[in-house]
Amino acid sequence: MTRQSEKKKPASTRRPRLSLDDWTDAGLQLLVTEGRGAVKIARLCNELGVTKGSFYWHFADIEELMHAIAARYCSHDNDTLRGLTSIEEMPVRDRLAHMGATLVEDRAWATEVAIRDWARTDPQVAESVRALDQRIMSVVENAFRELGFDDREARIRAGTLVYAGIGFVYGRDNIATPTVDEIQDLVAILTRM
Amino acid sequence: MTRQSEKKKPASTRRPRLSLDDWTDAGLQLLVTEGRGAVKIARLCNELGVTKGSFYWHFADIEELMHAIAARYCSHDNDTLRGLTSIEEMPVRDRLAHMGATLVEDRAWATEVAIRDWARTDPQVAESVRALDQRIMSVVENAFRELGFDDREARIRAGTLVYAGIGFVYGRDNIATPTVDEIQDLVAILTRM
DNA sequence: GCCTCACAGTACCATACGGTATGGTTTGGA
DNA sequence: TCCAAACCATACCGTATGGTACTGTGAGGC
Repeated sequence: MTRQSEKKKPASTRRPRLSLDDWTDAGLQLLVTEGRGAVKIARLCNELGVTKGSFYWHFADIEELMHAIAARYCSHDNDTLRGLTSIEEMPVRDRLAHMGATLVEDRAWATEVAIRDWARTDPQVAESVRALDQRIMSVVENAFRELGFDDREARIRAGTLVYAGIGFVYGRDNIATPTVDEIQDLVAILTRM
Repeated sequence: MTRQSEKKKPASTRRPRLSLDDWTDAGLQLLVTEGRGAVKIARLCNELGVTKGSFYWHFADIEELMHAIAARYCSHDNDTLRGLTSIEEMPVRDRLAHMGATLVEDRAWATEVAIRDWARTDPQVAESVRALDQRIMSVVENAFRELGFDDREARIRAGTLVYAGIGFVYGRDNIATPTVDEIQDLVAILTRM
């Protein structure tokens, strides 16, 4: 979240002049709060206080905006992705618990949900999401293998956790959110041989 | 699925005359295959081989169609709901395995996904989905309690399964689908005290 | 045989949206 | 100081979409 960072004139007149990132941010936010169907050029112009002349200066068309949004999701500004590589460097026994804690504590999962349902109608986005899921799966699966489980056992246990993670992102508004304690107990259950 | 049921003239001329259900079915199908954004009146008319005159005879506006679709999802034509009550009558030890098997074997989850992302932008639909999730959760939780787990343990284990179920519905295209065998092993792991 | 009503067709309107063309303004640098 | 590029406003177009009004049409009851 590097919103409106380096500005040449920090506090001058009323025209901040938009950058490509400003548009991408605004688009992503709309996508998150109101779904893919709400991402309209006119709407964004309103929100940003400019007109279409500005939009078409930065983007060739709407597709390009959507690509920019998708690109940001895939880039390593993406917290999920960044957290993942840092987790791989932790000792095995801490990894799962840490992932679970991150999952429950972070409240920014609305973005994840928005991107994922956008993926339903956009093959490219779908591919990105799939890559992420597989990445997560392999991290968790490796953890179980390092803990001494054979391939099949690792797959079962890892699949459970990963699917539960995905399910949590979607369903946390519908059923109770587990506490960090409860998650640790769950990890204990699944790592017991 | 009671598609084009009782008809006065089973096989006569080329004008079947549409019923309200025909429209609802077609709308639901579009919603499932191409998302909420694809449910347009003109599109439906094309698919059904009629014109808007027909649509506006059956529905006051587009909202009414969407309500009809939502209503159908909530009704007990809904397979998920129907299966749930029948599961509660099974012996405890079979319930979880049976639910898991249903989850993996049934390939009609596209409907579920479509409705769920529609729910993101429609409060009424969201409420229906939440009710369903809570219903499922309580069934699973009860099973664990009947198996002798205390409240906390039951909640942890049930939450895992339910969240994993939801996650599977969304993510089964991204990571490997578990086999029925593997699910039974998982249930064994989680029901072991 | 005629009337009615359920159902559908045709024509039309207003709006919203993506997109283009063009001209105006601001900013940094030679 | 002046230019050129970056940035934005205004006006306009074509199409898609929801919606309305009015006109058929065919089957069943009287």
